[in-house]
This record gives sequence, C-alpha cells and structure tokens, in this order.
Amino acid sequence: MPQFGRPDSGDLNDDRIHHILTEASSMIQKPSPQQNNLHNSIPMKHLEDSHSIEDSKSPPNCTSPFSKRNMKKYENDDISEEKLQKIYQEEFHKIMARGQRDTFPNAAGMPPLADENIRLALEMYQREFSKLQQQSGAGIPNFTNNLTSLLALQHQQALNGASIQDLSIPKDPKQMGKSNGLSSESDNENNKDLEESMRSAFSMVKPKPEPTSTPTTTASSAPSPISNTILPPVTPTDDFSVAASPLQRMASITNSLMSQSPVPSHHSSPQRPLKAVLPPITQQQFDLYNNLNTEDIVRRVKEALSQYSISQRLFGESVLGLSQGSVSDLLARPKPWHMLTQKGREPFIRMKMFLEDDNAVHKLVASQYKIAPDKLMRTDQKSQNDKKMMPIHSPQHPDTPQPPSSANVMRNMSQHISPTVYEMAALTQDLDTQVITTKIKEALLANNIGQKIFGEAVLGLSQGSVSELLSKPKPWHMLSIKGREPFIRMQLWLNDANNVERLQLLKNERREAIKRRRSTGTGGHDNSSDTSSNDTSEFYHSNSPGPASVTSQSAPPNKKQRVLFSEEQKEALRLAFALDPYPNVQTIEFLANELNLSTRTITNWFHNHRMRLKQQVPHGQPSEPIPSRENQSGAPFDPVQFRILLNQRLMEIQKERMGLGGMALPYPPYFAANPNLAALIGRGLLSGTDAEQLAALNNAVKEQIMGLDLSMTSLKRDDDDYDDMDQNSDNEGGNDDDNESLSDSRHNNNNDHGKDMSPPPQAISRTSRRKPAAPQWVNPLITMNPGDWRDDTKKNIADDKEVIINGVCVMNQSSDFKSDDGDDANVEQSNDEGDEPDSRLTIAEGNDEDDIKKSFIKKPSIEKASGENGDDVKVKKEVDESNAWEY
DNA sequence: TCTGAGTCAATACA
DNA sequence: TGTATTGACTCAGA
Repeated sequence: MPQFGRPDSGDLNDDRIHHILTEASSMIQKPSPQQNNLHNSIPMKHLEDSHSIEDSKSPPNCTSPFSKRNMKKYENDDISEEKLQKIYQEEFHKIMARGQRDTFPNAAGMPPLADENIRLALEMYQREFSKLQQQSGAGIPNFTNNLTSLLALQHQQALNGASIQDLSIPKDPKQMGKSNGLSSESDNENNKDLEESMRSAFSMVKPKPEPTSTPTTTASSAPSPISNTILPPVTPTDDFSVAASPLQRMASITNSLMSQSPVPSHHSSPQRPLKAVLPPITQQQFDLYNNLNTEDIVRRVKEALSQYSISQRLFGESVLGLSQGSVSDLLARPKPWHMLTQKGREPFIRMKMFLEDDNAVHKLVASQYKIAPDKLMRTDQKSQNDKKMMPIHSPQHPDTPQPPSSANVMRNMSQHISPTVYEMAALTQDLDTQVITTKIKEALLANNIGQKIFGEAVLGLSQGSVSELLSKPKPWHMLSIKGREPFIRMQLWLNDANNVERLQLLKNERREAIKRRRSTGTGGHDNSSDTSSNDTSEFYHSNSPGPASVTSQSAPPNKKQRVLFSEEQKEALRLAFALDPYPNVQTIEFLANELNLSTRTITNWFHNHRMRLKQQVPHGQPSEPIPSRENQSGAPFDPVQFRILLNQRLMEIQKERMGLGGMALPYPPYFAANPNLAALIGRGLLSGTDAEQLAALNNAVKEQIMGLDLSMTSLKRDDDDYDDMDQNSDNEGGNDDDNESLSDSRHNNNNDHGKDMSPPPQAISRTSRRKPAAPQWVNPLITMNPGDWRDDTKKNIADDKEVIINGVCVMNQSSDFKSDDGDDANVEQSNDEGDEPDSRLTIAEGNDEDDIKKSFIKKPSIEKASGENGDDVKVKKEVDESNAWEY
C-alpha cells in the first residue's frame, strides 16, 4: 500500500536533481591527476562550509580527532581558475540537489531542515565563485545568474511555502540541465551523500576502495563502489582519493541513480563496500595516552552511544575503524591497559580522543540521523545558552539538570531552531508520553479525526501502529530515539495552532478525491494515501530518515493472508511458552511439527509473545516478566511433558465447549493429580516447591473442580494475551458496560463453542477481540506492586497478587479486581463467569468464594511478591536465579 | 544467529 | 468506518 506522505509527486523534484547530476556528469572530462588531487580536497572544504557554515568563521578545533581537515591541498594546489570554477559549479549543483531536498518540503512532506544552511552554503558558493570570476576575468556567466536566480527563487518559495512541484530550476540547458527523466532514487542518493559527507566532516575514517573499483567515466551502468562512497577522501595518502574525484563521484551518483533499484536509504546500507581505515595513531598520541583506564573509557563511550542512540556500527566505522562486532566486543570486555598491545591500545586511544572532543558525539548523531552537523551544533550551543533547551551535556544524569516541560521544549525548538525530529528525540530528556497521547486522543475524538489519517499524515505510521502508541504508550525513557519520534511528532502537532484544521482539510481532500474517483468510475479500492502530495499536514514530517518506510507505490502484490492460529494451537504455544519462553531450535521444530506450523511462525509467535508481554509492564517498571535466556532452566524442553500437559489442557477446553465447565473432571485435575506437576515445579516453572505452595495449587485445582474458577476451562477471545494488563489499570474505562460486553462475548463464545463440540485442531475459532474500553495509562507497578494498580482506589491489595510464570500468570483475584472484566486483567485471571482472559497455564480462583480466594492468595510465594518494592525485587531476583516462575 | 525494538498490514469487531 | 489485535518483517546489538 502506498504510504501516505510518500507520493509520486516528489519525483519531479528528483527528476530535476537527477537531471542536474546527469548534466553535470556529462560535462565531466576525465580529470588529470592534478585535478584529482584538487577534487579530492575541495569537497571537504565545501562540506565543511556547507555543514558548518557558522563554524567556518571560528577556528577549527585542532584537538579534535574530527577536526583534521585536509585543507592544504586546496589552498596550495596550483590549478586554473577555470577548473576551480567548474568544480565550484559542480559542487554547487550538488548542494542545490541537497538543498532542494533539505530546503523544501519534499514529496514525503519533509519540512525544511537546513534551509538557512543551504542558503548560506549557496551564498558562500556565490561569493567564492564571484571571487574566482574577478580573479580570472572569465568565468561562467550563466552560473552566477543561475545561482542568483536560484537563491531568489528559493527564498521566494520558502516564503510562499511553495511545494516542491513548483520549484523551477532556471532553464539553462548548458549549465543547469533540462528537466527530463525521472529518478526517484535521487533522494536516496542525496541522503547518502549527506550522510557520507557528514561522516567525512569529522572523518577519521577514509573509505577503502574495492580492489577493482576505479571507474573513470560516466558510461558505466554497473553500480560502482564509488557510488556508495560519495564522501571525499580524508588524507592525501588515501588511495581512494585518486579514484574518487568529485567528478567521478558525481558520475557515480548519476550512474547509481540510473541503475539503482529503489532501496530505501539508510545509513547502514547493506551495500556498503567500505572498510574503515584510520590514520595510524601517532607516536605523540601514544605518548600522550600512555596509560588509560579502559574500563572507564568504555563506560563513558557506552553512555554516550546509548544516550544519543549512536549505533556501534557507525561508531566503529567512523571513530575506531572497526566493525560493529569488534566494537561490541571491545565495549563489553575491555582489556586492562597493561594487557594490551600497542595495536590493541589504538581503539582506546581513539575512544579517548572521541570523548575529549566535545563535538564528536554530536557529529556522530548528525551523521547517524542525517542531521546537518552545524544544525546540531547550533542546537547544542543554543541548549547551552538557553537553559530552556535540553540539557544535553549531562545526559547520564537526567536528574541533575531539570528537564524543561516537554511542551516548552517542543515549543522552543519548533519556534527557534527547527531541529529535526531526531534531534529532538535525541536531545529531549523527558517527555510525558501519557499526557501527549491523552491529548492526542482527545483531539482526535473531539474533531472526529481517525487514527489512520492522523498516523499517516502526522506520524508517518500506519493505523495499527497509531492505535498501539495511543493506547499503550511507553514511557519516554524506555523508548529508543526511533521510538520517541512519533511522540515528538505528536507534541509538535499539538503545538500547531492549525493542527486540526490541517487534518480536516486533508480529510476533506481525501473525501473529495474518493468522490471524484468514484464519479469517474476509476473504481479500485480506496487508496487514501495517494491524495497527498501537497498535504499540509505532512509539514510535521522532518527530513530525518523519516518515520515511515516508503512502501512501494506500485500495485500491491497479492494480499498476504495472515496466519490465524486455532485456539488449540494457541493453547499449545502458551503452554510451550510457559515451559520455555526461549525455545531452542529443536523445540521450535518440535512445536512446528506438533502444531503443523512453520518454524518461522513458531519463532515469530514466541518473539511477539515475549515482546508483548514485556509491553504489559508499563511505564518505568523494572519488572521482567520473562526470565532472560540465561536464567532459563538448564532442563531442556520436554516434549513428553508438553504433550501431557497440552492434552489435559485441550480436554479442559473441550469440556468447556461442551458446557461442562462446572462439572468435575473425568480425568485427573489439571495439577493436583498431575504426575508432571513435580516436574513442572522442579523445572522452575513454579516459584517454590514447598508444601504451602502445593497446597495453594491444590486449592486452585479444587476451585476448578468446584466450578468456581473457569480460568482453565473457558475458551475466550484470543486477544487477551497482552492487553489485559492495560485494561486492569484502566482507571477510566472500567464500567458496567464493559462487563456487559464481556459477558455477551463470553456468552456468544460459549454458544459458538457449544455448536461445535469437537472442533478440528486447526479450526480457527476466533472470538471477540474487542476490548471493552480503550486501555489507558497503565500502572507501572503491575508486577512489582500490585497494590498500586489502581490509582483511584489506592488500595493496598495485598490480596491482589499475581505470579507470572514465564509470562504466564498465576494470580488470585480479589473482589475489587473484578470491575473491568476478566478480559482486561493485566494478569491472567479468572472470574466466576468463566471468562478466562488467557487460557494459558493459569491458576486462579473465583471471585465469589472468599475463603478459597484467601486460601489461595496466602501462598508464600505470592505473599512475597506483594511485599515492599525492595522485597519484590529481591524475591524476583531469587525467582529469576532459580529459573522459577516470575511474578 | 538470536534477540529486542519498532513497525506494517491483515483481520476482526463495534 | 474507525480502532484493536497480532503474525510477520526489518534493523541493530550482542
């Protein structure tokens, strides 16, 4: 499905960019070695100027490893002005191409990122070019004219807010090229260009060429390694510098634009043919850093990388000249200094230099997120000057500088510096995601704006993603930069005075478009994403890598049908998960065979199940409902045990379907007489093996037999694996209606099941998945402090306890816990209506039998679980270490 | 290679 | 039609 916000219309712009590049490349003559040298050096200056225009007036930071700029060649080389002009012209084209992308809202609705910078860069070019002209008395007349007109046009369009489609490049075929052809990849390449350029801006790394890669003409249609390495070389000794002059690089860009398949641009492009090669550490540097605390360095580096979400890959390649794996190894297990060889000490010296360079981290961030370094630097400087901005210099101690209110931060940022969303995400220390989503929900509801249009236009996300974000927002500190971006966008949207109007406008446009389509009989399904090339709402998008992947605009392939698990399959998977949330390959294959599913599907299910269980631990909860893999029991998954337990479970289900839920089981109860119980406990699936716990279990079994607890015997809707916790903490949503709807749902389910006494194992028995109420802010203390589940009651529900066993909960249920419905318990619970939120291994008790309830909740392990937080942690740790069930 | 994080998009339901 | 769910996918880290 074509993504809203990624319309085709931008191709026109890309077309022009592409054509400029093509024209430029066509002008290229094979450079002499001298030219090569010159070209190798000039872009660096240009990049510095274009990326650090404001910095250009200040002396470079000579202490920085990133400040080693190769300016000498440009300054000293003897070269004709004509060539210089040509080079300037080419670089101008390049900047223009970038400027078009960065300055004007592009097809993806990206707002201006560095319009000022681009303008300054262009002005700089103009100045330089004028100087050249004055010096030489010759020059290229049209160029300056074009430049001037472009600047004027750019300025005017910026003022008018003109869309990219209106951008008219001065028609001078000789210099500027004509508009023809299309290349949607131009933007990608420009992104790469920018990325690589930025990388080079603090280049400690120079790219190493592929052995055979020295294309010298524009004719090559094969992708060249150089096409991926637009960045200029760093040092005069660089082999690559000879091979990749700007002209050649431009030609390669053109070639790659012509030949590349539309691959989304990403900084970690898999086609990277480069290997980082750094200039060696000098003896002076070795002397300077003759004794380093590697652990401390590693710690600080990790903090920096973590704080700014800098990938190890980028760090390794840009700073250390090492692969991601090597970086990981170094950071995880730093050797003490004295144990390192000179070579082994090099990366630590580089890390040290990196840490000592105030700008290095920001440049890396800029590189990672394609933020113009000077922009980021300005942000940084502004933040230092204006305390209302994010205090980014004490990131490791978020409590020291009091972060400003999120709204103020956003307001300041959007008003003053127009940073990218990534910048904001990286630099904002705290944001109340709950408040934001609440406001968003209110706004959408009040103005009848759907999640779909909001997500596509404002967030660049699909409806489903918006739904999850709004209903289950993660706390800020738990979000990666990427995950923070939607919230930044939401806040920006909230700050926009015309936010609703824009969306309403867009909505109407869509409606009109649909009407037109229908009236014209074009038919086809409504692809509401394709109406939006000029959508004002996309203003909220930045030109950061973007929230939404650009999906193909072409006709979607055959709709892929989703796998739908039958209840039996789900039950089996839940059981298997309870036995081992991290199944090994053998287990996965066994399950795949057993359930007639693909191993991939099994893997995905476990993966998703872990993730979604984890998501149920909301807002800042340190609780880990799923034991880490290392904490898993050494005992392998036991297929026999699995089959026995599953068989019993399926019998339970069948019995329930037959409406015999209240009757005594004709077979040994689930646990009480289960010969595998001991094994289950012994495997650490139950926390504790003492008699009391067994007694508690037996109580639970007794309840089942008495029909007081239908948790094991009701097949309910199958969507409650993950959302029930949210529901439980829903302070606003719990009401009678919820219960009613749930009851209805259960009723229907039972009826449905009753009709089919023995559904086939593969039968799809989907039941109601509708939640009775949208989950609201979930209490973070779900597993650690159940007493805080509900802010409204503030009840210390010592009785409300749960035991999550590998994500499967065993809990009691107090009477005040029944309010919402059994459907939304944040742990699997049962109620007297037979609504089992999750038919996974669950031992619960009915609401109506206080005695039984009490007997159950007095399980020692559960009491431990409900203690003070500290106790909780302690107990939890013990549980983890003993591979026992968690709570 | 596995895992977590984030996301898409098919699907179901109100 | 809008929203919630969830299987599957991509990407980065270990």
